[in-house]
This record gives sequence, structure tokens and C-alpha cells, in this order.
Amino acid sequence: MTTRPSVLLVEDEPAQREVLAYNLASDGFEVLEAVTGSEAELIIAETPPDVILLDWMLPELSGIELCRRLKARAETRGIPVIMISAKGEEVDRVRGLETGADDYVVKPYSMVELMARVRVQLRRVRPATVGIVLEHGDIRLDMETHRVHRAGAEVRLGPTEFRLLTCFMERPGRVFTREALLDRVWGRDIYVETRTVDVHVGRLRKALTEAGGDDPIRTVRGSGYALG
Amino acid sequence: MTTRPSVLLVEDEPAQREVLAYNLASDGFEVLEAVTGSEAELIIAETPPDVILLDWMLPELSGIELCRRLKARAETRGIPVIMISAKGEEVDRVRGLETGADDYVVKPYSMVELMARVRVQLRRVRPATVGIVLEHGDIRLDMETHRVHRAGAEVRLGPTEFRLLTCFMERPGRVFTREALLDRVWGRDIYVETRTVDVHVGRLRKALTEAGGDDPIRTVRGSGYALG
DNA sequence: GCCTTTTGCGACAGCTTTGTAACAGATGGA
DNA sequence: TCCATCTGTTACAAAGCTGTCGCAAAAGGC
Repeated sequence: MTTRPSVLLVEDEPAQREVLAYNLASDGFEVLEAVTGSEAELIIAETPPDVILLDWMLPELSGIELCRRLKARAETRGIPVIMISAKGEEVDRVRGLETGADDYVVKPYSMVELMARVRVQLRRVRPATVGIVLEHGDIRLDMETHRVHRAGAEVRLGPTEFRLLTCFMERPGRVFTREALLDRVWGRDIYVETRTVDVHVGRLRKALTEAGGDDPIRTVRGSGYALG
Repeated sequence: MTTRPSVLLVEDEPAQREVLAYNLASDGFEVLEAVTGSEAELIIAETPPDVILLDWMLPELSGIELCRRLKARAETRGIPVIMISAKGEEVDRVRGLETGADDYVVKPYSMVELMARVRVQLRRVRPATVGIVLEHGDIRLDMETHRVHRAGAEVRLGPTEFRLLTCFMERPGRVFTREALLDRVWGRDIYVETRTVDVHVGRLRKALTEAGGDDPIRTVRGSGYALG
């Protein structure tokens, strides 16, 4: 969660690679290096970086082709690509950008500006993932995909249980009275029996424990329920 | 998806504004124009554009200050800003990018490249509008040829099912409500029954499973549908 | 230990949501 | 023009979820 942002540097020319890697590292990035396009693909598959710095001219698999491939696959589409090239012509710059690159920098470039552009791309990626996924212990709740996982295993929940868990996970540890839960999960003006909450908590418990692990929901006698 | 992407152009010099507006319009963008920074703020509050083209030097409220304000507020932070400036010095470029601009273009610039950079920013907001192949699992969708293949076999789809699948493939996993799909696939102002979505999802499912493999579309009861 | 209060949970009827076949109208080529 | 294809709507069936009840179990209180 607090790991340093990582940049994958794909450049075949050792001298250039070294100076770039040095500057990236001293700006606080974790630097992954690849010499060829296919080497880059392997690294991306294993440990997806936050940003990719990609030289156009590479032996074997060209930078532009690698970029096209990355942007075609849903898994890698979100990783920003900064294309670096000696090709300064308008047609080349446009081609690079049309192929899916998120920025295009022409050699010789200003190192300070390039670092600034890396940070720009990073700004996009980092905060984007926060806020959509709630995590607590080994439970993961994704608001966007409406999925819940526990220690990797999928947990199947009905709509009400999903909302109930969302409520708990937004404030882990906090004790919710049945009335508070009715309010938040069912809505202010819908009348249902207080005891209905118990049944749904029971169902949520069952689903969560079936995925493995202890019951993460705590009953607070006389008050209500809490997560963890 | 059905509505044209919109660009807000903030530039006080009439001649430059005109030529930019002309080029943006002929590239298919809906162009909003503002002369001053505060005018721009009003427009953004009323009809948030997809991208903002912002001149650094503006009377009253400078471009850089407007950029800073936009990026400080959560509501407008997501709108990409391309800063345009005569200030080509490294310090200025870095300062523009550090202030929150998503790209920085120096005058005089290549109009074709600028348009390409606008489209780059647009891709973030509305992924995949032209000429891209989307892939997810064994499904391949080619926006250029309007063809869909599954594990090599061609999948025949009607126009509506094609747009529906495009929508799903742009953000695999994400749950779309029926309303969101109506908006993106049918268009903001066309009225069709909510249940019509179900029928088309059914048809898409049938076409995809006939090509072999499991049903890749997930029903999220009470919410909508998602791919994978 | 015994009584009272609170909670857990299986069962179930009723209800809401979703899947899908059928159909009539629209559209666009040949 | 006819024919093939695609559309949106409807009706009905199937699936899945919900809320309530009742009784057993647990937790306190004394």
C-alpha cells in the first residue's frame, strides 16, 4: 500500500538507460529495467509497473508495437506509456500518440521536464484506485465491480448483504445499532422489522465464513453489530 | 459515446481562438469557448467539458491559477487540462505540469500534434473511440473493422449488441446499471424501456456463447450487468 | 442454578427481478 | 417490390431474494 511508485524503463542503449535510471531513482521511483520489448512484456505480466517509459527504437519488438499490444489488452491498458523517440517529425509524434501512448517526448529532452511528465502520469494512476475498493483484514470489497473476495476466494452476496457489508467496511470496528443499519441499508422511510437485520447479518456471516476464516462480525449484546 | 466529446477552449486572443476552434470542430469535437478564466469557471460549473485547452496568459485570472483551482477541487480534478503557452523555458514547462496540467504544449505548436494530444487526454475520459482493438479473455473486438471474434471464431452482432459489448469491454468487470447502458449505448435523450437492455444483453450472450465458451457476462441482481 | 432477555437461524410464502420467446414494425439492400 | 435483418415491447416462466415467524441457544442478572 505504501510501496514506492514503480517505473519500467525500456531502452536498449546502455548509456541512456543508466542516466534515466539514475534520475528516476533519485526522484524516489523504484526502477525496473528492460532492454528488449519482449523482456518488457514479461516484466509487465509479472509485476505491472505504475508507469512505462518506452523507447521507440528497440531491437526485436519495437516500442510502438509493444505500446499497441499493451493498449489492446484490458489488463495493461490502464498503465500510462511515455514514448521516447529521436523521431521528432510531426507524423511520428502523432503516430506515437495515436497508437496509445499517453505522452510523447522527443530526444534530446530535458530530464527535469521528463521527470515532471512521469509524475503527471503517476498522478492519474495512484489516486484512481483508492476509494473504490474497501479492504479490511482479508476481506476485499470492490464497489465498481460489485465483488467481494475473502483471502482470494469469491464471496457471493445478495444486494442487501452487499450493502450491509459496505456499511460495516466503511467504518470497521464501529458498532451499528439495528436502527442505524435499517436507516443506512434499507433507507429512512421503508419499514421492516428490527429483527430482519439479525437475519441478514446471519446470512452475511454464513457467506463470509463459507469463504473460509473466522466470523469477522462481532455481536454487541444490547447494542448491535460491528466488523472486526 | 453517442454525444460528441466536448472541449473547452480558454484563450483571449481572438485569432488563435478561432483557428483552434475551427480545427477542434472539424475533428468532431463540440467546442465551448471562454475568453477569461472566470468565464471558463462558470462554463465548467454548468457543463463540465471532457477536456480543457488552457492558455497560460489570460487577463484577470491566469491560466495557471485556474488550473491550480481546478485541480484543487475534487469535482473538477478529473478533467484533463492541456496548458498552452509561449513560455517554452524548462522552468515554465515544469511549473505548468507541477501545477496539475496533464500536458504542456509550447507555442508555436503543430496543430496536428495538438489535436493528437487532445485525443490522448480524451481516451482517458472516454476510452477507445477509434481504431483500437479491445481484448478481454478470448474475446477480440475490432473498432476499425467492427468485427468481434471469440477464440478465433467470428461472432456476428447487430449494431446495438456491438455498442453494448464495446461499452463492457472498455471497462471489463465494472458493473453498469441499465440506465448507464441506455445512456451510453442508446444515447442520452432517446427513450426506450429499461427492460430492452435485458433483451439485448440476452442477444449478446447468445451470440457470444454460440461462438463457444461460457457466458462472459455477469448479472448483478438489483444493479445491472458486467463483463467478466 | 433459574429466570429473563437477547440473539441465532431454519423454514417458507410472497415478492421482485431477470431470462427469453414471440411478434409487429422499421430499415435497408438487391 | 420483396426479403432479410434488426428493433423495441410485451407476456409469461424461472430464478433468486426478502421479510417474518417460531423455537432453540446463549448471555446476563441475581
